[in-house]
Amino acid sequence: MADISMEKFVAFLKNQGFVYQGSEIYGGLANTWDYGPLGVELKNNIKKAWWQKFIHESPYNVGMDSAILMNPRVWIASGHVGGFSDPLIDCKKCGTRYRADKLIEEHTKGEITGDGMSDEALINFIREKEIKCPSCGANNFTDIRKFNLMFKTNQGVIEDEKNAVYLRPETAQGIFVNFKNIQRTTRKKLPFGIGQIGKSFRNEITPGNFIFRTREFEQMELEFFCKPGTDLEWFVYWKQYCLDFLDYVGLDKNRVRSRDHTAEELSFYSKATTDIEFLFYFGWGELWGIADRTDYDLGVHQKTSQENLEYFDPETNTKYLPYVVEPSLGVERLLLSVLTSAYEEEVLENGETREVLRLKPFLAPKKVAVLPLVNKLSEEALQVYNLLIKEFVCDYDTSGQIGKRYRRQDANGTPFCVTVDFDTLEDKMVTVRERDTMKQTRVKIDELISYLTKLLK
RNA sequence: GCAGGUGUAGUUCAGUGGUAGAACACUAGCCUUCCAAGCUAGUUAUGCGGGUCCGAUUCCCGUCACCUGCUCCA
Repeated sequence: MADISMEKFVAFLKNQGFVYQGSEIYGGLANTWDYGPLGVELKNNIKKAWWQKFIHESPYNVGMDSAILMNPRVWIASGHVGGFSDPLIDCKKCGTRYRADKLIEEHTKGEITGDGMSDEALINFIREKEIKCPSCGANNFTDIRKFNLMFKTNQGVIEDEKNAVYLRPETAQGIFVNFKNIQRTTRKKLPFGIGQIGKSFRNEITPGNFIFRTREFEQMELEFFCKPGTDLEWFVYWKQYCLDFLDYVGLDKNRVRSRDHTAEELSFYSKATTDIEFLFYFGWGELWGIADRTDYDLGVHQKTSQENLEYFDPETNTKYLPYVVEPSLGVERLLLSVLTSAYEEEVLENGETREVLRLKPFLAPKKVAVLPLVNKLSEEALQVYNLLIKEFVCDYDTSGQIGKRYRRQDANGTPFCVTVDFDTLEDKMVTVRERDTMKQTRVKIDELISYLTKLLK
């Protein structure tokens, strides 16, 4: 396990072409990140792996792709429009920021929660009762300012409250509002799940920690619908399925832990929640949230939309709202976890160190690099490259000595290098060099594709 | 958003109120060279805007970005 600083790791990823700061030539834009040639390949491979395991290989699940812009009533129903904004105030003296309702709750030792109070009532209460700033003791607060975590924009060319729409803060709601459509058209019986990969947007008060928390991010969410009463069984099932997946993509086991939420931590609608956390270079952070959401989501949509969302159970001839188990994972967080786990500064026998990304071959941005031993062999090497490029994501590099080019590929995570040397001209064989073991094998060019295919499995 | 810190080549760092320097990296060429270390040549930087000054990368102000902490995290 490499123990390096976040800064050094970020610099490494930039240098290799994985992640750049967004809009860099304009001085950047806070917390936006762009994925370079290697980053986009890795990201796509990660999404492909999730889709493979959670949609294609699961007998229960189907996929979908819903619109980012949705009817604003969706967000009223889900509670995002109302409850997503927190009433925040700042102490004018020392500048510390508090949530007004939490301040009241603390002051009254929980007797008054502040939950149902209007903003005005909250600040008046604080001023009348002369609640003091816990940090400096002054009673001199700003008015309440709301931070709605949803990005707002306008549909149509005229800016008007009436045509305000929101960028979705999660992909889950797109699944819930399509539950009926999908159940009917797939004729799926419970239990079954619907998965989606897509961008979400949250105007976070405090983004940060590199790509860990950004305002624009991509989620891989599964909403698994089941009969009430079987939800906890499925909760356990999917939790294990998620842990197995993390092992499959190569996360360092020592950096993964799962943490069950305590009763106090649980959201009001959730029966059980587990966070799978990862030890990033900045500390432990949530990677995957698995929640038993009961029938809360379908319930609020049924109530708000006035559409009956009940499932007819042909086995019992009864109708009911299914319960939902939701494993929700961030693409960028998983990407960062995968890279963190794969990165190693290996000390070789001769005392040199090499930077190597031990990515699983199916995740590696490039599978094979073709390298002529010396420049004079480039014609022969290009023929090999043109042969392989139809089958694998390939790179071709002639610049610098062969050892340097191996190291470059190591740092890119490329699992295999194919080297063309002077013997190749005679025996039509090339050297296949493996990243992890640095083992070298002579292989006939005719058999190269099948040999590499076998290694990549 | 608040407080503190930091901004000089792709990266890591020097340095100066008077034309900015290195290492590594990168590019081209040479070399029958299998694990980054040869030779020759070359490209590239003071985040942005304003002020003081004859002159600012250096001092001051603002801004933007990053880091740490607070806060937040459906």
